Amino acid sequence: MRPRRADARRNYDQLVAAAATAFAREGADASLEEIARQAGVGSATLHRHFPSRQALLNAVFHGRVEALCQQADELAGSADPGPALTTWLRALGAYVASTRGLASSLVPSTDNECHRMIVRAGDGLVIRARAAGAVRPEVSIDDLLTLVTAISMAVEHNPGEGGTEAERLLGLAIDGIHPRAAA
Amino acid sequence: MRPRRADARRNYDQLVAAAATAFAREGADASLEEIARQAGVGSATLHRHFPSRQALLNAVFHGRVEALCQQADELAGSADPGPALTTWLRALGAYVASTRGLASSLVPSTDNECHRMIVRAGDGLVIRARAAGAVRPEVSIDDLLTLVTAISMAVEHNPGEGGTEAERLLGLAIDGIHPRAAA
DNA sequence: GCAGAAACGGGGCGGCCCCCCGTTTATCGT
DNA sequence: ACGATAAACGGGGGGCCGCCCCGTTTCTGC
Repeated sequence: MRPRRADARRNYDQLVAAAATAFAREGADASLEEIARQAGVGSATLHRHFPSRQALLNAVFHGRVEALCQQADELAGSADPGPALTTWLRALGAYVASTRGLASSLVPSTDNECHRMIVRAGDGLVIRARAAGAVRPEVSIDDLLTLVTAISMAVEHNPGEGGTEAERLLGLAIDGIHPRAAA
Repeated sequence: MRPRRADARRNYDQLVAAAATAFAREGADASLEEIARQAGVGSATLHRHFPSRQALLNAVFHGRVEALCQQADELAGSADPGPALTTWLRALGAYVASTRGLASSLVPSTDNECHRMIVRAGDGLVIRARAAGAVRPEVSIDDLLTLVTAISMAVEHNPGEGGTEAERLLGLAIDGIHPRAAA
């Protein structure tokens, strides 16, 4: 994935770094030209290394997604599949909501490696939770991931501090809006 | 709101009509220039009548939002505030998910009349449901509206038929992901 | 050190949003 | 009926963007 020539590798890394700060500051639809400018390369170089915005998002967030997957794998060994799933979901939601642009990197798409990774990791938790009777049979990892990303994106470009709001909304979606809290 | 001069009224109406089909086909981020072109007017005319994209969205969806508000008012007279709220929420979700671009017209914003209308109508249902103990005290109409629009937007630009998917996801958010279905 | 491959980036193209301002058109009072 | 005036129109330009062509520069393996 990373280029072989030294100068190309350097540009690649500078682009990813510039993109990381740009996405953090302006969201996933930051200007690609500005990212190239900040990285000190021509825009053509950016497009050569990253044919699509999605590819750049993947490169930026690959590491963080890997960490989330690892957390899922650890929780998969838990004795209580139900709480394991909800714990992971809340952690995922909190992290995604607090990391601008990450949500856009988790929506399904043809060349979206991050999405595939998360699905693969989370599916294990969902299957175990389902087998334990802790979630409804028709609930899939895609459903849950869609909920998490949808909530994050909705809160993302809203006023100021949306992190706590995202957590509350995800809590509603997990336990339902009715009072019989199963917390 | 609608202009006084006859030619201006005609252009206004043609713009709204063209915008309706454009939003339906391409979503809320359809090209404004293309809408003006389809309406047979210059782009300046579009921007004079509708200073922002939001203003155009409002004009297009005002009628449908009004209908949803009326439905809420009718349900507010129901004897069972809990089911009244969930019934309205599902109807809202189904309608928003099946009407491309509508979701974008319901996100909070400074000049968003549609959002205010829906909030006002839905708040009555939420207050009554809360008083009846049918929803948790901390749940607000803003929370619910955010969930509905977030789910709709997430499903909206996904592959093909997302309507049923949106209904299922909203069902999850209302009743929770756990099996103790309160239908 | 050199040849060839690999990478670079200036600059052009088309599209978009937004707005200025000279021109056209509807309206209203007479 | 018609002319004056205000209202509305829209071509076209500016700025920004994503994308890509292709002549030039730079690295690397022998």
